[in-house]
Amino acid sequence: MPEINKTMNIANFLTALVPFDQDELSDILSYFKKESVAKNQVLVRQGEICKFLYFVNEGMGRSYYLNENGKEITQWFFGVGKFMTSADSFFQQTPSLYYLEVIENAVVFSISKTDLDMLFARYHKMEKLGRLVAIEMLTKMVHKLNAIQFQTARERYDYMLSEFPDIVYQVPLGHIASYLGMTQETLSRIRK
Amino acid sequence: MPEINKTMNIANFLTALVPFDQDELSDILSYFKKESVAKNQVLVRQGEICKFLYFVNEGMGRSYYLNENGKEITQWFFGVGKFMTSADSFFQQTPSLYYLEVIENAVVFSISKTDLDMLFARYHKMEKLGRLVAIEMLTKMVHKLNAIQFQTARERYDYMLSEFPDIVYQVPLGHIASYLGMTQETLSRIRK
DNA sequence: CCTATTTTTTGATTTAGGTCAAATGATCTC
DNA sequence: GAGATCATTTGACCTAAATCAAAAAATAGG
Repeated sequence: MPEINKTMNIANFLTALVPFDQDELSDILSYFKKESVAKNQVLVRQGEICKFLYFVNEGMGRSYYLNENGKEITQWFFGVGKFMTSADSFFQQTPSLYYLEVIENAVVFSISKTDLDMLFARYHKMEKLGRLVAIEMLTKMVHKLNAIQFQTARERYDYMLSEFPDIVYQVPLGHIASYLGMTQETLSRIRK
Repeated sequence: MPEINKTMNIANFLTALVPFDQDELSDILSYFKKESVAKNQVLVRQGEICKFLYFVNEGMGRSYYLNENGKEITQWFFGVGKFMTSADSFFQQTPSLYYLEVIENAVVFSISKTDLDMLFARYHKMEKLGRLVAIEMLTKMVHKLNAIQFQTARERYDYMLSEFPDIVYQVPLGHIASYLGMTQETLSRIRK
């Protein structure tokens, strides 16, 4: 089993992307609230407007929606050291297409849309951070899209292993299968 | 046939997103170079590093790649009033996964990575614009991913009509089919 | 216009992966 | 530690869309 980073410090994460000085950093961090979230807790429901952005310090989250047959379809996984939110709901303040839930006991740092917008306005560097994070998410999304659109079920599983090497040890098969756009049965057969 | 916006003014586009004042705007615009690009001209080749971001003032572009059988797979369309580039190549300065080409005679405004980064650093508002544009692209990408991953061929075509209502009148069937992850034959049958 | 080329449509056949159903294996609780 | 619940695997069958092939329609160039 591979080595897994169990926690990620938000201050280190932020300064690695943009060189905040100490005053800025402590001001920014003062708007993030540390929270413990129990496994299976739902942070945002489909149809609600997502009010918070979460930084995953420890644990794992996922977004999913219910399809026409009521089946849960995983849309994304959020591991340690990532920002987690229902992106278009949060940024555009529109009803969320997804549920957001924590799938392992987790520690997150949350910040409201209002506070984040205020920080974007207050600090040019924070705005830059927002841009860099958005572009990173965009890049990941493009990679997933390529995998889903043009690859066979087996190749898609390989993509998953490269993009999220740890995840296969941590989350139920069904969640991974729906993330990859295939059935649980197909994924089970592939893994053999 | 629906009414199509034939041109989009870049100054209007920018100020609609962020309220630049006149001085800022004219400084920013001075780094964009207006160019006419003939139909079928390739702006970026697969494997090259994409050095420019283009704003489509008039015409239409697309990105595509060659799959293992040498078939062109359309990855995205860029209509009037959109920024066009090979996103991860441009932003991360890595080899492009895609070709970028113009599929109708076009007028674009181009800006180099260097100049754009300089403008991001010079103007907080420009950084904000970058963030907003990245998030818009991300949102669109999420919508496409949902369509591709979970919908039937017919539903994907409907998604296309809603996202790019004009495109079907302007581009060859094969480009649209590969964008939607289906064969030309399937798309042809669907359209009937 | 009239050929040449490209694009779209139609038809026959194949196949990857889905669906449905049931068996096996893990975990969780009292 | 015996049921009960949940997760995974296996098997039989089916279907949406791919592939292969060729005809028809549209477009372009001399």
